[in-house]
Amino acid sequence: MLPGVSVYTPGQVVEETGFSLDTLRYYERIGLLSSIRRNAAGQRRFSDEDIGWLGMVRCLRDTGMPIAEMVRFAELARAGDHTVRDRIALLEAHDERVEAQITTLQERQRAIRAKIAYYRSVVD
Amino acid sequence: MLPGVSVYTPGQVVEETGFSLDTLRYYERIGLLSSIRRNAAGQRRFSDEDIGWLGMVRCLRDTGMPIAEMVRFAELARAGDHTVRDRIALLEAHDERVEAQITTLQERQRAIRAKIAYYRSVVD
DNA sequence: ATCCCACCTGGAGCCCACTCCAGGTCAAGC
DNA sequence: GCTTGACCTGGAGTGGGCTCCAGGTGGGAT
Repeated sequence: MLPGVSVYTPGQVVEETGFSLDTLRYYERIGLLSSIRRNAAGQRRFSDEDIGWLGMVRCLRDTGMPIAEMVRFAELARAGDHTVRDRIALLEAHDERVEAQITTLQERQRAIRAKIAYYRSVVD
Repeated sequence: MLPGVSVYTPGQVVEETGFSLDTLRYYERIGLLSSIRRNAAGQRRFSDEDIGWLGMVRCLRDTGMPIAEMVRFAELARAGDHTVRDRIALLEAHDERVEAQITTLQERQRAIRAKIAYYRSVVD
Protein backbone atom coordinates (compact mmCIF):
# COMPACT_ATOMS: atom_id res chain seq x y z
CA MET A 1 0.00 0.00 0.00
CA LEU A 2 1.44 3.32 -1.04
CA PRO A 3 1.48 5.94 1.73
CA GLY A 4 -1.33 8.45 1.58
CA VAL A 5 -3.14 6.58 -1.16
CA SER A 6 -6.25 4.57 -0.58
CA VAL A 7 -7.65 3.88 -4.00
CA TYR A 8 -5.81 1.99 -6.70
CA THR A 9 -6.37 1.47 -10.41
CA PRO A 10 -6.07 -2.06 -11.79
CA GLY A 11 -2.66 -1.15 -13.18
CA GLN A 12 -1.42 -0.06 -9.77
CA VAL A 13 -2.68 -3.26 -8.19
CA VAL A 14 -0.84 -5.31 -10.81
CA GLU A 15 2.29 -3.32 -9.89
CA GLU A 16 1.83 -3.75 -6.16
CA THR A 17 0.68 -7.34 -5.91
CA GLY A 18 2.34 -9.04 -8.85
CA PHE A 19 -0.96 -10.62 -9.91
CA SER A 20 -1.81 -10.13 -13.56
CA LEU A 21 -4.87 -8.13 -14.54
CA ASP A 22 -6.49 -11.26 -15.92
CA THR A 23 -5.80 -13.06 -12.67
CA LEU A 24 -7.39 -10.26 -10.65
CA ARG A 25 -10.50 -10.38 -12.83
CA TYR A 26 -10.55 -14.16 -12.58
CA TYR A 27 -10.29 -13.96 -8.77
CA GLU A 28 -13.20 -11.56 -8.66
CA ARG A 29 -15.31 -13.76 -10.96
CA ILE A 30 -14.89 -16.82 -8.78
CA GLY A 31 -15.52 -14.93 -5.56
CA LEU A 32 -12.02 -14.91 -4.16
CA LEU A 33 -12.22 -11.12 -4.23
CA SER A 34 -15.49 -9.65 -3.07
CA SER A 35 -16.82 -7.35 -5.76
CA ILE A 36 -14.44 -4.50 -6.17
CA ARG A 37 -15.76 -0.93 -6.20
CA ARG A 38 -16.16 0.70 -9.61
CA ASN A 39 -15.91 4.26 -10.82
CA ALA A 40 -18.62 5.89 -12.97
CA ALA A 41 -17.24 4.25 -16.10
CA GLY A 42 -17.35 0.79 -14.52
CA GLN A 43 -13.59 0.53 -14.02
CA ARG A 44 -12.30 -1.16 -10.89
CA ARG A 45 -10.98 0.95 -8.05
CA PHE A 46 -9.27 -1.12 -5.37
CA SER A 47 -9.10 -0.08 -1.71
CA ASP A 48 -6.37 -0.58 0.89
CA GLU A 49 -8.50 -3.36 2.26
CA ASP A 50 -8.54 -5.09 -1.14
CA ILE A 51 -4.76 -4.78 -1.32
CA GLY A 52 -4.45 -6.26 2.16
CA TRP A 53 -6.66 -9.16 1.23
CA LEU A 54 -4.60 -9.76 -1.90
CA GLY A 55 -1.54 -9.99 0.35
CA MET A 56 -3.26 -12.78 2.24
CA VAL A 57 -4.20 -14.46 -1.04
CA ARG A 58 -0.57 -14.34 -2.11
CA CYS A 59 0.52 -15.99 1.14
CA LEU A 60 -2.00 -18.76 0.76
CA ARG A 61 -1.38 -19.24 -2.93
CA ASP A 62 2.40 -19.31 -2.52
CA THR A 63 2.04 -21.95 0.16
CA GLY A 64 -0.04 -24.13 -2.14
CA MET A 65 -3.57 -23.66 -0.86
CA PRO A 66 -6.03 -24.71 -3.58
CA ILE A 67 -8.22 -21.94 -4.96
CA ALA A 68 -11.39 -23.65 -3.77
CA GLU A 69 -10.15 -23.47 -0.18
CA MET A 70 -9.13 -19.84 -0.53
CA VAL A 71 -12.65 -19.13 -1.78
CA ARG A 72 -14.04 -20.89 1.29
CA PHE A 73 -11.80 -18.72 3.46
CA ALA A 74 -13.00 -15.61 1.61
CA GLU A 75 -16.62 -16.62 2.20
CA LEU A 76 -15.95 -17.05 5.91
CA ALA A 77 -14.30 -13.65 6.04
CA ARG A 78 -17.27 -12.05 4.30
CA ALA A 79 -19.72 -13.81 6.59
CA GLY A 80 -18.62 -11.80 9.61
CA ASP A 81 -17.01 -12.08 13.01
CA HIS A 82 -18.79 -15.24 14.08
CA THR A 83 -16.62 -17.21 11.63
CA VAL A 84 -13.31 -16.25 13.21
CA ARG A 85 -12.93 -19.62 14.92
CA ASP A 86 -13.53 -21.41 11.61
CA ARG A 87 -10.96 -19.21 9.98
CA ILE A 88 -8.44 -20.03 12.70
CA ALA A 89 -9.10 -23.74 12.20
CA LEU A 90 -8.67 -23.42 8.45
CA LEU A 91 -5.40 -21.51 8.76
CA GLU A 92 -4.06 -23.88 11.42
CA ALA A 93 -4.73 -26.87 9.21
CA HIS A 94 -2.99 -25.09 6.39
CA ASP A 95 -0.07 -24.12 8.60
CA GLU A 96 0.47 -27.80 9.38
CA ARG A 97 0.55 -28.63 5.70
CA VAL A 98 3.05 -25.84 5.13
CA GLU A 99 5.21 -27.19 7.94
CA ALA A 100 5.14 -30.65 6.37
CA GLN A 101 5.91 -29.15 3.00
CA ILE A 102 9.00 -27.39 4.35
CA THR A 103 10.19 -30.58 6.03
CA THR A 104 9.77 -32.62 2.84
CA LEU A 105 11.47 -29.96 0.81
CA GLN A 106 14.46 -29.97 3.17
CA GLU A 107 14.71 -33.75 3.01
CA ARG A 108 14.57 -33.74 -0.77
CA GLN A 109 17.13 -30.99 -0.87
CA ARG A 110 19.53 -33.12 1.15
CA ALA A 111 19.11 -35.95 -1.35
CA ILE A 112 19.69 -33.62 -4.30
CA ARG A 113 22.81 -32.23 -2.65
CA ALA A 114 24.05 -35.75 -2.01
CA LYS A 115 23.59 -36.46 -5.71
CA ILE A 116 25.52 -33.34 -6.64
CA ALA A 117 28.31 -34.37 -4.26
CA TYR A 118 28.38 -37.81 -5.82
CA TYR A 119 28.60 -36.38 -9.34
CA ARG A 120 31.41 -34.11 -8.17
CA SER A 121 33.32 -37.11 -6.82
CA VAL A 122 32.93 -38.78 -10.22
CA VAL A 123 34.06 -35.79 -12.21
CA ASP A 124 37.09 -34.81 -10.13
CA MET B 1 14.35 -51.75 -3.00
CA LEU B 2 13.47 -54.95 -1.22
CA PRO B 3 16.49 -56.94 0.00
CA GLY B 4 17.53 -59.81 -2.24
CA VAL B 5 15.12 -58.81 -4.99
CA SER B 6 16.20 -57.18 -8.20
CA VAL B 7 13.22 -57.40 -10.48
CA TYR B 8 9.87 -55.83 -9.73
CA THR B 9 6.41 -56.13 -11.24
CA PRO B 10 4.47 -52.93 -11.95
CA GLY B 11 2.38 -53.58 -8.86
CA GLN B 12 5.47 -53.79 -6.68
CA VAL B 13 6.81 -50.56 -8.11
CA VAL B 14 3.53 -48.80 -7.37
CA GLU B 15 3.87 -50.09 -3.79
CA GLU B 16 7.49 -49.02 -3.44
CA THR B 17 7.48 -45.65 -5.16
CA GLY B 18 3.99 -44.34 -4.60
CA PHE B 19 3.62 -43.49 -8.30
CA SER B 20 0.43 -44.80 -9.86
CA LEU B 21 0.62 -47.38 -12.64
CA ASP B 22 -0.72 -44.85 -15.11
CA THR B 23 1.92 -42.37 -14.04
CA LEU B 24 4.68 -44.93 -14.53
CA ARG B 25 3.42 -45.71 -18.03
CA TYR B 26 3.10 -42.00 -18.75
CA TYR B 27 6.68 -41.40 -17.56
CA GLU B 28 7.92 -44.15 -19.84
CA ARG B 29 5.97 -42.78 -22.83
CA ILE B 30 7.47 -39.31 -22.48
CA GLY B 31 11.00 -40.60 -21.98
CA LEU B 32 11.37 -39.84 -18.30
CA LEU B 33 11.94 -43.55 -17.79
CA SER B 34 14.15 -45.25 -20.34
CA SER B 35 12.28 -48.19 -21.79
CA ILE B 36 11.69 -50.69 -19.07
CA ARG B 37 12.54 -54.36 -19.64
CA ARG B 38 9.65 -56.66 -20.50
CA ASN B 39 8.97 -60.33 -19.87
CA ALA B 40 7.88 -62.71 -22.64
CA ALA B 41 4.29 -61.52 -22.36
CA GLY B 42 5.30 -57.89 -22.78
CA GLN B 43 4.74 -56.98 -19.15
CA ARG B 44 7.12 -54.53 -17.49
CA ARG B 45 9.79 -55.83 -15.16
CA PHE B 46 11.59 -53.04 -13.30
CA SER B 47 15.18 -53.32 -12.09
CA ASP B 48 16.85 -51.92 -8.97
CA GLU B 49 18.31 -49.27 -11.21
CA ASP B 50 14.82 -48.26 -12.39
CA ILE B 51 13.69 -48.03 -8.77
CA GLY B 52 16.69 -45.88 -7.93
CA TRP B 53 15.96 -43.56 -10.81
CA LEU B 54 12.33 -43.29 -9.71
CA GLY B 55 13.62 -42.18 -6.32
CA MET B 56 15.45 -39.36 -8.04
CA VAL B 57 12.34 -38.51 -10.03
CA ARG B 58 10.38 -38.29 -6.80
CA CYS B 59 12.93 -35.90 -5.32
CA LEU B 60 12.83 -33.65 -8.35
CA ARG B 61 9.08 -33.80 -8.72
CA ASP B 62 8.45 -33.10 -5.03
CA THR B 63 10.69 -30.07 -5.25
CA GLY B 64 8.73 -28.72 -8.19
CA MET B 65 10.93 -29.44 -11.17
CA PRO B 66 8.83 -29.33 -14.36
CA ILE B 67 8.53 -32.62 -16.23
CA ALA B 68 10.25 -31.18 -19.30
CA GLU B 69 13.35 -30.47 -17.25
CA MET B 70 13.31 -33.90 -15.66
CA VAL B 71 13.16 -35.37 -19.16
CA ARG B 72 16.17 -33.26 -20.09
CA PHE B 73 17.99 -34.62 -17.04
CA ALA B 74 17.02 -38.16 -18.01
CA GLU B 75 18.38 -37.61 -21.51
CA LEU B 76 21.67 -36.36 -20.08
CA ALA B 77 21.88 -39.38 -17.81
CA ARG B 78 21.27 -41.71 -20.75
CA ALA B 79 23.83 -39.93 -22.90
CA GLY B 80 26.71 -41.14 -20.76
CA ASP B 81 29.48 -39.96 -18.47
CA HIS B 82 30.51 -36.95 -20.53
CA THR B 83 27.30 -35.20 -19.42
CA VAL B 84 28.07 -35.33 -15.72
CA ARG B 85 29.08 -31.67 -15.60
CA ASP B 86 25.82 -30.66 -17.29
CA ARG B 87 23.91 -32.74 -14.79
CA ILE B 88 25.70 -31.03 -11.92
CA ALA B 89 24.84 -27.63 -13.40
CA LEU B 90 21.20 -28.62 -13.79
CA LEU B 91 20.94 -29.92 -10.24
CA GLU B 92 22.73 -26.91 -8.78
CA ALA B 93 20.36 -24.53 -10.54
CA HIS B 94 17.49 -26.56 -9.20
CA ASP B 95 18.96 -26.63 -5.71
CA GLU B 96 19.01 -22.85 -5.72
CA ARG B 97 15.36 -22.74 -6.66
CA VAL B 98 14.58 -25.17 -3.88
CA GLU B 99 16.49 -23.00 -1.42
CA ALA B 100 14.49 -19.95 -2.55
CA GLN B 101 11.29 -21.95 -2.29
CA ILE B 102 12.04 -22.93 1.30
CA THR B 103 12.84 -19.33 2.21
CA THR B 104 9.61 -18.04 0.67
CA LEU B 105 7.62 -20.77 2.35
CA GLN B 106 9.08 -19.85 5.73
CA GLU B 107 8.30 -16.18 5.20
CA ARG B 108 4.72 -16.93 4.19
CA GLN B 109 4.37 -19.24 7.13
CA ARG B 110 5.34 -16.43 9.47
CA ALA B 111 2.65 -14.23 7.93
CA ILE B 112 0.04 -16.96 8.25
CA ARG B 113 0.98 -17.53 11.88
CA ALA B 114 0.74 -13.81 12.53
CA LYS B 115 -2.76 -13.89 11.09
CA ILE B 116 -3.70 -16.82 13.30
CA ALA B 117 -2.32 -14.94 16.32
CA TYR B 118 -4.34 -11.90 15.34
CA TYR B 119 -7.54 -13.93 15.01
CA ARG B 120 -6.82 -15.46 18.41
CA SER B 121 -6.50 -12.01 19.94
CA VAL B 122 -9.87 -11.12 18.45
CA VAL B 123 -11.63 -14.22 19.64
CA ASP B 124 -10.30 -14.26 23.21
C1' DA C 1 -10.46 17.47 -31.23
C1' DT C 2 -7.95 13.47 -31.38
C1' DC C 3 -5.27 9.92 -30.23
C1' DC C 4 -3.95 6.38 -27.46
C1' DC C 5 -3.92 3.51 -23.88
C1' DA C 6 -6.05 1.56 -19.89
C1' DC C 7 -9.85 -0.52 -19.06
C1' DC C 8 -14.38 -3.33 -19.76
C1' DT C 9 -17.19 -8.05 -20.82
C1' DG C 10 -18.19 -12.91 -21.97
C1' DG C 11 -16.31 -16.64 -23.50
C1' DA C 12 -12.81 -19.59 -25.56
C1' DG C 13 -8.26 -21.56 -25.24
C1' DC C 14 -4.09 -23.28 -23.11
C1' DC C 15 -0.69 -25.86 -20.43
C1' DC C 16 0.58 -29.18 -17.22
C1' DA C 17 0.45 -33.45 -15.25
C1' DC C 18 -1.81 -36.83 -15.03
C1' DT C 19 -6.05 -40.20 -15.21
C1' DC C 20 -9.38 -42.91 -17.36
C1' DC C 21 -11.28 -45.91 -20.91
C1' DA C 22 -12.20 -49.70 -24.24
C1' DG C 23 -10.83 -53.66 -25.72
C1' DG C 24 -7.56 -57.19 -25.35
C1' DT C 25 -3.70 -60.77 -23.44
C1' DC C 26 -1.71 -63.89 -20.21
C1' DA C 27 -0.85 -66.63 -15.92
C1' DA C 28 -1.88 -68.58 -11.67
C1' DG C 29 -4.99 -70.42 -8.23
C1' DC C 30 -9.26 -73.23 -7.45
C1' DG D 1 -10.37 -75.79 -17.74
C1' DC D 2 -12.22 -71.63 -15.96
C1' DT D 3 -12.21 -67.57 -13.61
C1' DT D 4 -9.92 -63.68 -11.80
C1' DG D 5 -7.10 -60.15 -11.92
C1' DA D 6 -2.83 -58.00 -13.10
C1' DC D 7 -1.20 -56.37 -16.94
C1' DC D 8 -1.06 -54.40 -22.04
C1' DT D 9 -2.01 -50.44 -25.89
C1' DG D 10 -3.51 -46.07 -28.05
C1' DG D 11 -6.05 -42.45 -27.34
C1' DA D 12 -9.38 -39.43 -25.13
C1' DG D 13 -10.70 -36.86 -21.01
C1' DT D 14 -9.95 -34.15 -16.69
C1' DG D 15 -8.97 -30.43 -13.38
C1' DG D 16 -6.58 -26.59 -11.85
C1' DG D 17 -5.25 -22.17 -12.70
C1' DC D 18 -4.88 -19.12 -15.34
C1' DT D 19 -4.40 -16.46 -20.16
C1' DC D 20 -5.97 -14.71 -24.37
C1' DC D 21 -9.28 -12.75 -27.60
C1' DA D 22 -12.74 -9.83 -30.03
C1' DG D 23 -15.14 -6.06 -29.84
C1' DG D 24 -16.16 -2.02 -27.37
C1' DT D 25 -15.94 2.33 -23.89
C1' DG D 26 -13.71 6.30 -21.49
C1' DG D 27 -10.46 9.56 -20.00
C1' DG D 28 -6.19 12.08 -19.98
C1' DA D 29 -2.20 14.16 -22.47
C1' DT D 30 -0.96 16.84 -26.92
